[in-house]
Amino acid sequence: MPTPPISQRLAEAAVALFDEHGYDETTVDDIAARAGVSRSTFFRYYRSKEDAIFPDHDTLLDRIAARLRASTADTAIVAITDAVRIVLAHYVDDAEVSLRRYRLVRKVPALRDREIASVARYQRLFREFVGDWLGDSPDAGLRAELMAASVVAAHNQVLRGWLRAGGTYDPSERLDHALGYVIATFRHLEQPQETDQVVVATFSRGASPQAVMAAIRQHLDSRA
Amino acid sequence: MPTPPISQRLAEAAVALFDEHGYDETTVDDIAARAGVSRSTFFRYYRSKEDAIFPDHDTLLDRIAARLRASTADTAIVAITDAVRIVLAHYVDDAEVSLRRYRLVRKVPALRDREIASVARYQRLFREFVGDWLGDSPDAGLRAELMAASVVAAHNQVLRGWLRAGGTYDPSERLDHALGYVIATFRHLEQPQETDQVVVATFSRGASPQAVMAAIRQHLDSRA
DNA sequence: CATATACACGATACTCAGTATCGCCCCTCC
DNA sequence: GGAGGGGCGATACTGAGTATCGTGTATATG
Repeated sequence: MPTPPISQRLAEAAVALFDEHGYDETTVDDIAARAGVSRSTFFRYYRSKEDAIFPDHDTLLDRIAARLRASTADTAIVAITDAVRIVLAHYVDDAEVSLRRYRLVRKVPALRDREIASVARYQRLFREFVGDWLGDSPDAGLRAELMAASVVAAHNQVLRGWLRAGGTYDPSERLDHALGYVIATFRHLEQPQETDQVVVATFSRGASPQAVMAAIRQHLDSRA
Repeated sequence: MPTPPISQRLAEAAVALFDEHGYDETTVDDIAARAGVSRSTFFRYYRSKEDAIFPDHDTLLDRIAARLRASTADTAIVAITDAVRIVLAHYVDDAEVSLRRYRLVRKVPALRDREIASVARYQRLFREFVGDWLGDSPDAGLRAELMAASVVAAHNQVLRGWLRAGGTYDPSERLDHALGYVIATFRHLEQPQETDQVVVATFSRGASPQAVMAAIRQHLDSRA
């Protein structure tokens, strides 16, 4: 008989019990019992009770870091966009889990704080990457901080909207729109890109931000 | 004999013990004993062990909210600037306490998360205010999120720099500079475009004006 | 086949944060 | 002087998280 791995059984038991009886009312003993293991085993798989709900931030952070590290300053915008897309896709791919967790996190302050702390880790990652990218240009530290905060805020705004709507649509376009907004916001303050190419692009007044950004991105990609 | 109030004695005892023996190694009993009160009394004044280090976020949040609420949409930028100044001044005025707390928070993950969660409350406050201010204009939610995140990020960047430097200078100018950066960034985006077209062009840094003009003329010709 | 070894799990005991409750003492007001 | 209320101490309890030991099981090695 194919028994799922213990870590998964524990996570499912935790979510189920939190849903049924609430977070504070559920003890680690309850979770372990429901998963058919001992309390000791729970703490072997999860460092804390909260961890049973957030099992994947570490791996996701690793993936983001890898994507950013694989990029150079030239392709920074593409790398950031990709990285944020990876994060959002991670939520969307597991919509059911994301929604259940969202409902839970909204209710329990301890989990809310934990979620916020996790978000800060992403922001820090982006900040360090953008900081390296900007080098020692004037205000590099400030700009890195602002860009990282904006990118993360844009992602969170799109994600929260999607979660509040019950995960009923594909948020990709909204994410691209939001990221385009962020990039456009900072672009006018940045130095011109170093390039061997000359690109002149004109758009009609009614051109959507997506269209503009797509053209820019295509240009940046083509340089690699 | 003028004995300081119990809450203050507790806070001082907590900071002193955290400094001397570390956060995890200090129990609430130790803090209470050093302050000359019982453990019960400690929890009467502070909801948790962490609270003894962050005694003032609630009152500060109230002051910020009051300042923002006293403003209309017309004076929103001034209100936000003032509010952020109030927060920074609160740290600067108690430089010694701020610095000790900063050193402590950097070392203890639990305190770090708590600090981050507190920052999120400020960001939420700004977001709600900016959201009301923007009304139901297009992308109001996204823009409110981005502006709030940027304002808070700017403040934190300035504050962290000041703390890392040991609180040895007046960070007011740096804050104004950072806020000016944020405001300029968003003002640029808020202004409606007056031209019929949006032009996006990148050139190599050393491109001569002739080369630029030639490229543009070539593009324009090719459209005809 | 027998024994050694490594590992995963259970069991137990402990510390300490946080909660609840009771009783006492002192202060104030009637 | 008596009654009530609030601040404080004392006690007991729950539950998270840690440390440690024993035990069974599987794999390797003789």
